[in-house]
Amino acid sequence: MSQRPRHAPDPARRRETSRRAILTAAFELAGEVGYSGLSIEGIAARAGVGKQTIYRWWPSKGAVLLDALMLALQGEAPQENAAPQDDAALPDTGDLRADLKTVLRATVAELNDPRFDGPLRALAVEMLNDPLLAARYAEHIEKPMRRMKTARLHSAQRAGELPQDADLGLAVELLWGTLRAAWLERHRPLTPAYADLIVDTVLDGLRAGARR
Amino acid sequence: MSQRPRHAPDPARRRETSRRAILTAAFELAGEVGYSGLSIEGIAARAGVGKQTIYRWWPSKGAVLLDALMLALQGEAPQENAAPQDDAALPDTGDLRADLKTVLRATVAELNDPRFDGPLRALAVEMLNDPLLAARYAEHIEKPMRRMKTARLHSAQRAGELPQDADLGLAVELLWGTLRAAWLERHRPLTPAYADLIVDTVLDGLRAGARR
Amino acid sequence: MSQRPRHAPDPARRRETSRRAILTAAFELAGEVGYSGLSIEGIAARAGVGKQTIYRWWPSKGAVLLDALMLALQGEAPQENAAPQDDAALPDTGDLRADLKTVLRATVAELNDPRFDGPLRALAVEMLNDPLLAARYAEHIEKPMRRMKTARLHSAQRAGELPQDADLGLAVELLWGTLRAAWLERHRPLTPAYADLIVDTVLDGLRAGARR
Amino acid sequence: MSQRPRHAPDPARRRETSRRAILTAAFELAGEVGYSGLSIEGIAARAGVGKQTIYRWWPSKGAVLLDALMLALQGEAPQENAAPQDDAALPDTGDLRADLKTVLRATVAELNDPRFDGPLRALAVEMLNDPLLAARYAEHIEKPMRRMKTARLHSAQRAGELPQDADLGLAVELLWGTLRAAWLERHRPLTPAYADLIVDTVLDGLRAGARR
DNA sequence: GGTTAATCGAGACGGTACGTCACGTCTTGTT
DNA sequence: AACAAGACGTGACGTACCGTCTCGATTAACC
Repeated sequence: MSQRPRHAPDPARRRETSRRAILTAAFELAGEVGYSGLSIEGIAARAGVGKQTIYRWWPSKGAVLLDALMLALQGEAPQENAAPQDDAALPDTGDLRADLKTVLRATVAELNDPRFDGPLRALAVEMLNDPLLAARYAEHIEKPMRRMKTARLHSAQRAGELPQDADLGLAVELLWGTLRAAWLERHRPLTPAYADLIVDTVLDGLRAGARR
Repeated sequence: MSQRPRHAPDPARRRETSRRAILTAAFELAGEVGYSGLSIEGIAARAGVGKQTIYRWWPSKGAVLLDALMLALQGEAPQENAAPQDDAALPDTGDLRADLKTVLRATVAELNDPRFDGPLRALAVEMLNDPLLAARYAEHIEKPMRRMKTARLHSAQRAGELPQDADLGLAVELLWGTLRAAWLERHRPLTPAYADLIVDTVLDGLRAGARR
Repeated sequence: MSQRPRHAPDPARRRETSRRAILTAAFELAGEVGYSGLSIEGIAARAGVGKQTIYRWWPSKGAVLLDALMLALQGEAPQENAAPQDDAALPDTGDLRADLKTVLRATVAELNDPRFDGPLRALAVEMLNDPLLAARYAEHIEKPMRRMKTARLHSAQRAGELPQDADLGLAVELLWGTLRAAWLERHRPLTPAYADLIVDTVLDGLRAGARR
Repeated sequence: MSQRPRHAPDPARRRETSRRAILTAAFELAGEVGYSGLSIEGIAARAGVGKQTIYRWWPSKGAVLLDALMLALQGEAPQENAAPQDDAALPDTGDLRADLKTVLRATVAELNDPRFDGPLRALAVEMLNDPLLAARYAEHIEKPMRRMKTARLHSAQRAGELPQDADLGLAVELLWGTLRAAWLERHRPLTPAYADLIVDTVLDGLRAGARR
């Protein structure tokens, strides 16, 4: 069931310093040279590490990048057995509209952070080519985040702020997905006002006479 | 005397058969081997063409792909001086909701077409790495399409189906962008029902008590 | 207090089973994969031994091979303090020509033995690249053999079968060296007749009218 | 019959400057770093050439080395259709003994030339591992040389200086082979006196009473 | 209709990165 | 302390494509 690849390396013998050096180098290089300029060879050189040490522990360039981002974002790479921040939750003041604006504005700020732009784009591109990487990302980042988001919407549903039959998954896609697409495809500058606009429009809809 | 600069090929002498062979090969290969397996050498070999013939007429692999897709979709690559289907328009029966569902269902059908999935994905990836290509795409495909979409929404606005102050650009992003993201990132199977759901949710919003 | 320098292993604690396994593996692998395919990693893996155990006791791949051959040939690897077969001698029937043919035919048989061909070639190649190994080989194999050969020739000299001023060293090179070169460079099939021919030609010379 | 490997490159398009640069670099590096330090990568770097350009035209490192030596020795690499110096011949003054000494002394001088020692050794080692290379060497160098040598001995045979039934091939091996072995395995310093000694001993034999 | 110049196919070239292999050193338990 | 195991930094391997650059051999426009 939990079948390992041939000659699986022993994680207990793994050298932590090399792991950190690799992830740091990958993160920095992704920011400096972008996705298309990122290479395993470059990461190994910058990290002062043999290429084999990368190939030993990661199945692909994208997997390195994912761990690098998780290290940079959360201060730690995903642990197989450790649930990542189960206690984290979105703010819940009782006012869904205000809370969503707060959160989407924070997302805007994060996506505008020049340190994360390069690595995040590189990871996004990698995931389009690599379903396994996308699955890993979904497992470790997408799913927990989506759970938090859905939880907040569900709370609003219970409070009567959202209809009982609302499709909360689609709501997440409309709110955050639209923001993410605007960032990824650069067709809009990301501003707090844009975040607010998304929230208002998604909550109120486009129907004539809708009041905000 | 009026000597052409060294690297300005003469379009009049261009060999049409080679052009078609290249675009066809690019389209087919993108479908067969995906983005990461697509190479200029592969296209040239499959097309029975010298590499230089590609480099002479296209600035990048992505540009070839774009033309290949336009040839496949519209039966013709973009002409610099020809306005692309100015007369095309979205259906306008007076019922915005129904018209949008019709159009989004058609989009679902197109994105589900296995012939287009590979090339479209490949182009999407290329555009993330190549702003010039993205600009070219925007110019020749995105903008005309967006104009059509916005025109339909504007018509609805005039008919009182949408509020005067609605942000039609955002509306387009919510409607089609969400669908495109679901396709590109594969987090939902694309079905007509999903298209309908998007239309309803975006038109009506998420507020409690929203009428559908 | 009387602390041993860090890298001076204690021969008393050496594990004999590992030593044998290493030498056996080296000998077999040299026969199977040839010189260019022979690797320390391969030897260690086949012997079920850590690489360090090889590096601890032998200075180079060639040194392992040398010991492996001595184990296979003489049943024992060279001991630093043990004189190697001092009592061994070439046959001395009083007929130099006959005795030399006997010995060279035996050499032919040994070189034709498929079990030894691979390892011997591998060792020969190693020695060309590694003067220290060549010296070690000379010390433990070449010199004792040469002493035996020279002794037999010297005996013939005393018996009047060879002139007093004959260069016995050169004689050894002409007799055995020519045979060895024919084997190593494969420019002749090694047959007993060839051995006889060498003996006759070297003893009699090429001059016209030479008696055989 | 004359089947080429898949996708055989077109010799007409070959760049002569690159060929020379590669052969020169290989020759120099073989002298500087020896066989074990010689690498395709090193040759390519020193020659300012892509590795593929080497792999395109030569099947192995040894083949490069062979051509490099032929360029250095004869001023030209082997041409498929050109017979290499058919007119060349060993001196023939009518005195075999003197002529052989002249030639072997010249060989001594060549083998002692520090420029050739490294490359020649490297080639010798390569040939032991690579029968195809050895065959190529035999074809282009060994055979022509051997023909010249045999011709001189045959001439002596006709002149009555050698017996009619002498094995001229073995004679060549005894004369030059012994010299070459002494050089390759370094068991003797190569001096003109040693050359003379070989000639005298091989011509006269070791028999008691042989007069010179 | 013959001339001529640009495009064409083909592919060699100097490079960069790939993913693998073995090197010799080192580190971590086990015997 | 030697051992089996194997991770590590290093560097060469042989391959795939990159984008540039020659080569004749077609073309196709212009004389």
